Amino acid sequence: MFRGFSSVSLDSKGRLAIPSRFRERLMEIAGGCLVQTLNPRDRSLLLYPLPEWDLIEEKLAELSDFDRQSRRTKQMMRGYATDCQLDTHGRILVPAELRDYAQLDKQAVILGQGNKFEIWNRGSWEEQRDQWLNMVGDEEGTPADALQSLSL
Amino acid sequence: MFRGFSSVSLDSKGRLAIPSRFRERLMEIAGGCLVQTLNPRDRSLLLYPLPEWDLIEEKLAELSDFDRQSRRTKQMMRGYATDCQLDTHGRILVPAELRDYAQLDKQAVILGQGNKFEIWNRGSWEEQRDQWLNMVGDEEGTPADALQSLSL
DNA sequence: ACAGATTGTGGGAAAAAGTGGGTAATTGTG
DNA sequence: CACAATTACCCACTTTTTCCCACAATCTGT
Repeated sequence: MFRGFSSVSLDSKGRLAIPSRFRERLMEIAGGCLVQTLNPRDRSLLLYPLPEWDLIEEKLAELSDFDRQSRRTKQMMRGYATDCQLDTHGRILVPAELRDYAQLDKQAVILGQGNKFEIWNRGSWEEQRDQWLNMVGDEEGTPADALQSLSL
Repeated sequence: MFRGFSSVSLDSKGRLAIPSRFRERLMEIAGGCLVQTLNPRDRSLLLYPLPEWDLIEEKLAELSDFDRQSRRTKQMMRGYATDCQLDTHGRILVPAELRDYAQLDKQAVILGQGNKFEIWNRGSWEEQRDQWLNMVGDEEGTPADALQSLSL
């Protein structure tokens, strides 16, 4: 599973270097073939190794077309899903459409998240993190049941 | 189980020497492979032997993606989880991001905490400790039920 | 107290990774 | 079919990381 944080930069052509510690793994399980799409929950991107994306696509296919939110999610994730390949230096090209959506500029961040990666604008990510810290730090708040019992 | 307190120092490259009494144990159970991440409750870091982290990751994976707080917690803990290895002198490298989070400078403290370690800035730790001592001494405080029944 | 062993600390150098840009190939469009 | 725009490939340079070695401090047993 993928985990961990990396600062990355997009160059003027929209290329983004995948941290080297993930590359070997990606070549193994996906031959360097990846799928990126937008993250419907946040203004960020999701990056899947191809086999993982296939699983996601199956799940999406099962979503009801009659529930409005499900339909939109399906539409967005599939609609923006873009194949890409690691180039010889372990970089991928992020299409302009997706860069816009996630407001990516030079400074970006890539996060390992289990079976996938998230790609954020650096500033947005830090904002998100600080919000979370405040939420967790706030002793008054009532953590969800699942969290209550989570022993780290 | 790990226990006990040690003063440690970070050098200019962000390396931190794990106290030698833990090393043999860490090599045994994890081959020197560790995972560090941020501690959501305090401005400190958590350091797990890899097998212990895997258990945590399983628990995290089960958290709902539909509860906001759970989702963020998962995102943050996984997102910042960083693999590291003991070097030939029993040191680990603490990434800049995590150093910043825990405000680590030269003087740090490492605490054995059962299945894991906590790493603190020395000053923050002393502050925390004093606060806690005051709180416990204050008989007016209402301890949680679990604490009530805890026989030391 | 002393000598040897272990642990802690720092830093230099080689290797790897990240970054940027020029040029050729491909694709899409008029 | 020709042109423009986008994408892929290649090369060169910079920065970061990793590996290794050397020395200082501390501990241990005699």
